[in-house]
Parts: sequence; structure tokens; C-alpha cells
Amino acid sequence: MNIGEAAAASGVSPKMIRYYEEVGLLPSAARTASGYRSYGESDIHRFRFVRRSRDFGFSMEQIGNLLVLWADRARPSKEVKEIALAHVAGLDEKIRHLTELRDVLNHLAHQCHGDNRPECPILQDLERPA
Amino acid sequence: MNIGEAAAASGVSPKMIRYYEEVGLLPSAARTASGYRSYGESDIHRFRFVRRSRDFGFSMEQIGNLLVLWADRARPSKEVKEIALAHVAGLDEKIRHLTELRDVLNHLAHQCHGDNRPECPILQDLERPA
DNA sequence: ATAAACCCTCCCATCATGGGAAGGTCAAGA
DNA sequence: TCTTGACCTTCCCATGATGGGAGGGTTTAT
Repeated sequence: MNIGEAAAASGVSPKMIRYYEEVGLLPSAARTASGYRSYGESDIHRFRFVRRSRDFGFSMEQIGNLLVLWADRARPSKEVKEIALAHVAGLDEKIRHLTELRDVLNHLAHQCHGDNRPECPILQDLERPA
Repeated sequence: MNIGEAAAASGVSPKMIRYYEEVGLLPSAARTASGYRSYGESDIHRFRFVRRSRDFGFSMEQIGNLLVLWADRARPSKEVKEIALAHVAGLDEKIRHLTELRDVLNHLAHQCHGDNRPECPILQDLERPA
């Protein structure tokens, strides 16, 4: 299978497949005589795994670790769970931070008349020292 | 005031002050005879405005627009409010997305035994086609 | 045989930030 | 006055994940 077909079948773009190979997240692809990368079903499977992991927001480093566990039939599920829960904690932190920003900004915005007058509590807040 | 002092006073690093100047977010700084950038109180004030806007997560483009309004004593607060609410909407969207990811992943993680056995619903989910 | 649609590698751009090199300037102390 | 260290300047490079595109080779279908 060509890289284009593999991309269509897995949802990972050719550009990204090459990139993942280059940085060592994926093994070097087999090549045809003319130098084209050639993939099989198990490669597609792996690409899909990476794609879905990215969709979940895992970093490439975490995905690397997940791929190793995925390939290891004797993996302890404990290790997978650890990675997942670490990512959940990271997401929690981001959500908490963004929510705080949103709430403060939303509060300020609702205090602003939003008409043609220049007075604006949003600008007043922004010029405050941090 | 030197760039280092201005940085310390405003919370914006020298690197970022130069960068903001380079990309046009901030006006070109006055220079001493020997070429050092020289700043006054109003510059510090402006840097703080940018710093706090960044802390709120505004993009540089949004900050550019905010700076124009900030400098305009006749601005309609309506325009400021619009920018702020657009950013709030963006934050809402991000929060919604991250929360969904977190919830799905958290659910999967809690279904995983997390012991020495290899069975793992997290890995099972990750290998699913998107 | 030719044209379209692939593929290859290599370089550049993003966005906001930091690191660091090579070289000039300023201030404080001996 | 000289030296030293802490500044400053510009320029280049790196991040993380992704896309765009150029220049050139290959495959496939008409």
C-alpha cells in the first residue's frame, strides 16, 4: 500500500506519517524498488492508534510509550492506566485554568456597558499591573 | 530606562519586548546614542497591558486591536466588549472540547483494572478506527 | 506515448517563547 | 585610568505538530 492509500485508510496525512517516521515514533517503512514507502494492514492499524491517541490530546512522547505497551502482549494494564490518568490530570489542569480565565473575563465583559461610551472596565483591568 | 529595567518593571521579557516591536505590536523604541532601546513610564504601562492581555490568553492579533482601542480615548466600549466576548466564546469552545476528552478518557481509565494483567480497555479503544 | 496523479526529499512557515553566540557599551571598584 | 562584569545589540536556531510548495522521479490509465 502506498503512503497515500495508507493515509486515507488511517486518517493520518502522508506528511505526518513521514514525520512520525523521521522522529522515531513509527518504525522505518519498507520501500519498493523505486523508493516508495510500502505499508500493510498492521501499519494501518498502528497509524490509527496514533491518530486516535492524538485526537485524545496525548503528546508524541506519551504516544511513544503507549505504542510500546500496545505492542507488548504481556504489558501490565497498570502502566497504561498510569499514562492515561496522568493525561487526565493534565487536562483537568488546563480546564481549570481556562475556566478561571473565562470566568474572570466574562465577569468583566458583563460589567461593560458595550455602547458608544469609552468607559470600559475590561480595559481598566487590562492596564492593571499583573 | 533600559530594556532590562523595563522588562523587570512590566513583567515582559526583553526578548519579547524586542519581538513585539519587530512584528509591529509595539511601536519602535527610542534609542540612546549608542543604540540602546530607551523606555519611559508610558511604555511600561503599555507592556503591562500586553502582558496582562497575554495572561488572559488573547492572541497577538486581538491584543493589537485592544491596544488601538486602549489608546483611543473616544473608543466605543462596545468594540472592546465584542473582542472580549469573542475570546470568551473561544475559551468556552476549548473548555468544552477538553472536558469531553477528559470525560471519555477518565471513563476508560476507570474501566481499566490497572494491575499486572494485559487486558486494557484504554488500548482497546485507542486501536479503534476514528 | 502522454498526461494525470502519485511519490520522493528538502526547505520554509506557523505561534510565542527561549537559548546562545559574537560583539559593543556602561558603571563600579582597584 | 584600567579592568571586570553586567548590560545591550543583532542574528541564528529550537521548540511541537502541522501544512505548503518546489523540483524531480514513478506509476497508471487513457
